[in-house]
Amino acid sequence: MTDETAGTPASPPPSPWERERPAPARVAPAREPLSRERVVDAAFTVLDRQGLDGLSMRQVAAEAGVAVSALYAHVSSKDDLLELMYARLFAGFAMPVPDPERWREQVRDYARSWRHLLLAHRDMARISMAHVPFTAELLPHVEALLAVFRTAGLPDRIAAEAGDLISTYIDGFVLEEGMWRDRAALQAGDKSSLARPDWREMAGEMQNYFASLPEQDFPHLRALAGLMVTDSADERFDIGLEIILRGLASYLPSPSV
Amino acid sequence: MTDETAGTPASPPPSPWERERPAPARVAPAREPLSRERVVDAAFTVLDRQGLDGLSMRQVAAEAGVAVSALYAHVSSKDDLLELMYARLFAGFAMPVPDPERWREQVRDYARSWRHLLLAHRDMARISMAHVPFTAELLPHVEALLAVFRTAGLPDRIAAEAGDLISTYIDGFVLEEGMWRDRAALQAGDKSSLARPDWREMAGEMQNYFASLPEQDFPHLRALAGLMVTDSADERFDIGLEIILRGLASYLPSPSV
DNA sequence: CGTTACAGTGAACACTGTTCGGCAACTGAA
DNA sequence: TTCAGTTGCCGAACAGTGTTCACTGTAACG
Repeated sequence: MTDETAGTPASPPPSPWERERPAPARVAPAREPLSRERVVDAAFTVLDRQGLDGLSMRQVAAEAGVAVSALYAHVSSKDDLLELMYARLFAGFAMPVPDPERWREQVRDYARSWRHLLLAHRDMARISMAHVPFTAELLPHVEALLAVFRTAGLPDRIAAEAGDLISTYIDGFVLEEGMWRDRAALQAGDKSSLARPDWREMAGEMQNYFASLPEQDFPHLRALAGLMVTDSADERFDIGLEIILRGLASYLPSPSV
Repeated sequence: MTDETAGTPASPPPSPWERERPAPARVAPAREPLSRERVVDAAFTVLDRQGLDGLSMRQVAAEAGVAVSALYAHVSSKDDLLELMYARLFAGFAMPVPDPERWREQVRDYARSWRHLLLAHRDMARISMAHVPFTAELLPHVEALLAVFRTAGLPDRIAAEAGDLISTYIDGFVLEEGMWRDRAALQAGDKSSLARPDWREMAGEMQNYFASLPEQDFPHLRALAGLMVTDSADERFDIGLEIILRGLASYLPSPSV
């Protein structure tokens, strides 16, 4: 993400289905009262330590040094908490000002930044996947992406799908990344007390497995074993992204492969 | 999916991380003993009735007319059960014999069939998303897709990513579809006792919401409101798919837009 | 001092996945 | 026919989940 950014626009009115949250405390704080922010902070700490499956309200409460029921004064449910975590990811994620000449790089930058944001917290892609990005805080981002596509000259129908397509790709890719990592960690934890997930080892094991398949039934899988499972996820991510970008570019009036 | 199909090839040796399941009963059944098949059947019934969140081992047991603990004789965990459900979806899903002339239609057919399979059971996309498709039963499918891409003439690196890219797209798209449907159902259930999820109504509501956004901050979102939320998911699915296909085609030696 | 307001508590409820000791019915052998 | 032995299933239990609610203590105000 470069610095050619527009600040987040004024927030729109809430979506029709927006969840109503308990109103924030009205009086001056006694000491350091529990706030929505602090609950979300604690939730992120627990998430990074124990993963999404270990993220229970009890753990969050313990992390915040508070009773479970206290959480429900600032958050209406666990679902709501997850939504707040999802929304926070977007905070400070500035969107590009559309530049028709550089739309591909802008989309690439956007996608890469978003991926790294997802990678910054364990299991974050799973949380992201579970949310339609049409809540009020996120609409500016959808708008900005649309702006990039439309000013680039894409037909409306294509532009309307492009955002969804790319978001889905990013979320899905990072989700899968996380699953591989989890499996590697699990396997490493099994066979040795060294819990360090040895990624390369797992990749090698997978390649060996592919190479061991019967040549007759799986010629292509065998041939591409080295490419299917690689330790360079960055590269794979860029390739998939490039495929999508090329597809989008094919809809531009002037053919600029 | 047309009839130009190859039967499922011989099943490969199990992946390194394959879960070991309890061996099936060895003696002749007394009456109509509980089988792995019947457990999965019951699970699908519960899934369609109550959704993934309502799919508990207790419910499955009740549906099968059996105690909870009996399930664990045929399935090693709930995760294992979900994996079996996922694998069953692929059963009877025949793969195309690669035809370089028709690779686009073949991929299109494949994608559409897979989407409809996912739509056939509630929340199935969520289950699908949670699994890497590299378990032994599914490798033939990966191989078949790879075959289509490679015989079409795509470079290896591109072919290796293409399968993942398309799977991710399908799963993600259907997942989102399901989320909208759930929301529509929830909203309809809220405002009227008629639990029938009125899809068009929700789409209209969304469009109104987009149209109500301030013109200054959300010009593009307003302009494309009609295209972003449409009741014809089929059309949207095909558009996204076409974008990907065009991107892939751009890597072919002979430019055949 | 008394009153009110309220953030935070702890116990409870109805669930969840999973395990384990035991029971009943069937098998094959004596 | 009787006696193991095995197998399929059951009930109860354990530790955990999200959520609610009557309750406390403390702080500020009149």
